[in-house]
Amino acid sequence: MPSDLAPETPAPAVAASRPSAKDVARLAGVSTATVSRVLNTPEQVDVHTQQLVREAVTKLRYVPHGAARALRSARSQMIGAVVPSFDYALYARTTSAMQTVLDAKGYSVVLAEHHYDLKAELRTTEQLIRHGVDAFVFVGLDHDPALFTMLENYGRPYVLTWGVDTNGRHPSIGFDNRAATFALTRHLIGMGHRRFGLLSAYTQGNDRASERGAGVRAALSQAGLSLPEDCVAYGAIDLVTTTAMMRGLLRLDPARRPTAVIGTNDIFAVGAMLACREAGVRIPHDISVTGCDNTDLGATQTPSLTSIRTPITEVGRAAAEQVIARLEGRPFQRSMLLPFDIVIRDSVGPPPPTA
Amino acid sequence: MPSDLAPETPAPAVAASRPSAKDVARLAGVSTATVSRVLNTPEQVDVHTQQLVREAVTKLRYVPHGAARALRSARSQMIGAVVPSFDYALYARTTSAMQTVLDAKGYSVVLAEHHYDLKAELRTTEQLIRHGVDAFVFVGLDHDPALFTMLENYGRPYVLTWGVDTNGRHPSIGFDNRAATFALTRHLIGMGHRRFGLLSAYTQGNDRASERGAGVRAALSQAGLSLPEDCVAYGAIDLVTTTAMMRGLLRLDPARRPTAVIGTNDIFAVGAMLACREAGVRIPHDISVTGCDNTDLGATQTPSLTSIRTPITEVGRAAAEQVIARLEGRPFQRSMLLPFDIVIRDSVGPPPPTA
DNA sequence: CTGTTAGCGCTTTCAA
DNA sequence: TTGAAAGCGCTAACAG
Repeated sequence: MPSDLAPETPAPAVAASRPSAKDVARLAGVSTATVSRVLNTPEQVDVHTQQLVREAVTKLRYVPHGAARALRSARSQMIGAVVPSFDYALYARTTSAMQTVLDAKGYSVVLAEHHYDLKAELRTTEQLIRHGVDAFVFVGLDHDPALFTMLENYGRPYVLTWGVDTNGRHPSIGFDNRAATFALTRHLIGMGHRRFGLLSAYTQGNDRASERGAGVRAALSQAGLSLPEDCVAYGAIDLVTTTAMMRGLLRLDPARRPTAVIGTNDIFAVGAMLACREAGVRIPHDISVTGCDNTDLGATQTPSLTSIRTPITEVGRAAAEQVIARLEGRPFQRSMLLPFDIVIRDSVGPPPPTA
Repeated sequence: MPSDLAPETPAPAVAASRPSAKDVARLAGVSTATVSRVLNTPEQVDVHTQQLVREAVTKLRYVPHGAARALRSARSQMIGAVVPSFDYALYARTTSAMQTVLDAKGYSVVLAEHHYDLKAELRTTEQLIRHGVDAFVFVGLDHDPALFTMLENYGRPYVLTWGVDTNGRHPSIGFDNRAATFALTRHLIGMGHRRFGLLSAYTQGNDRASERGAGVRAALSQAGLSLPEDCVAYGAIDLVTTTAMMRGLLRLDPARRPTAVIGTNDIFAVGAMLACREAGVRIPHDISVTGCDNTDLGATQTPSLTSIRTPITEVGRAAAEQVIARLEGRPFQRSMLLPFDIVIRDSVGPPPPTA
């Protein structure tokens, strides 16, 4: 039922003339330089003059022109947050936390998605730099090398998040993705599992996925277990795909089929649960399933999903604080490793006795 | 295990001098005006000159200075998308669709959350206007009246989404929230339900919630049914709250307790499911539950949640297209009403025979 | 088709 | 403590 309203020619779109610093200066009986000082470095201005200017500002509802300020002072008060995707609220919670901190300090957050495409990330970031964004927060450690060159060329500070750059080349705030899945895999091994499956995001340009996969492999090889190639599947992060990936694993010969399936995040794990549900495979009786990032999506499944609580809001807060410190020329902690917790729920149990 | 890395004093943060139009002009042997024309109105420039300029642009990796351009031309190529929240991927999917369209046309999307606070929305929007954002997309029809005054004062085009402004005062692209829950409620009545519960978002400043509630009430009163006040609960949109709300309904005298509970979105419905699960109340045998917006969260529950597929990505796409058309002075369709579908799944059934 | 010129609104020397 | 004046990088009006 699309509307039958007729198309409409555009309104004149004339920007009403907004008050300028000149208007404020005239009303307050001072120069525009003083108006600027009152707003930016009030300590340099006589209190009485300040009063006058502030009254004029309020009366005229004056708001400084951001572009003019950015042009002149080379600082826009805008922070870019460039994330893979807002689907499934994985990264959204990090940016939400960032925004809260930055808003309070008078910065605006410019959000952009790149849909797991590092070339798109590069292009988007260039766009944002051109628009005058002062500093950046990125997700993950894997990026196009040209990204860092560009940031350096334009003198834009940045922080990587959701991981910690162990060789210290880049400022980073995150957690140990490999240790997280390592610990979880050890838990499953401890329960008696010997045959594992791994459902992973594409690892190309996604260090969270590759590190998480590496954690699983490390724990298995430490226990003398192998991860057969046909028990591993890679795919996009959406439930349709992840469910199809698990269907593939379920087609394996029952004698070889994994008794425990690990997803590199909750979306893979929930996809696995859906595939099991439709195939009549019982969780955790027949197969145990685990995820990562502890989303509501996983926690509310039946059975509830065992996962890893990664400190994704803490990461956002800390990243925002680092960026502010750097822009304001204060000391800052370049790297931060935050802790995770394993959240054991009902989707894991011992392997079936027949296995 | 916070890192023990020592704090660090900031890097000099000197912005490397980027190439300007002057540099390009010199290299190409033309004036800066011609450089500008090649980039903005190439049809006014000789093809050979264009070639020269483009080569210089590429060689110097020249990117126009956004703030300078914005200052001079009063257009920044930035579109503001102001949404209530990115939690639960409700609005994120709309903005994601917008971004895809706008990116392709060379616009950047500036995203902001207001957490269901219309005063915060007003402040955020003012910030964005000050930063030179050209046009806006908002969610919902309810806003602070000062918002519209401000947009008009500054000559900023805008579109409202997720609803259609029936009196036509504002451009809007959305769907009929009231009709959606009306249809769903009729379906439940048709199955024999007579006692209903409603779990709603706060209706203050949230027309989606109030319209959806109104749709439920309209269908009930048309059928001669009432909705007792103690069968209605209002709360914030998060699972902890929505689960607690449902616990309240479950404490009612069984003879009065609703046999069907309608959530104004899937988060309320899933909260209801969680409360039922912990209380041993069977869905749909003892109570039927429905949601709205057809999220993965609801669709993957056990039993799967009956919901309403609202065209939230289509809305994003259409909003982006309207905004582009307006900024580029082309005709546009001011309002658009898009269709919804009811998605019947396993969370609804006839009321229990005892009721 | 192209160059010259003026100036968007602000901040920041420099002088007073 | 304040004002005058310059100019950030770009685009648009006007000439040629």
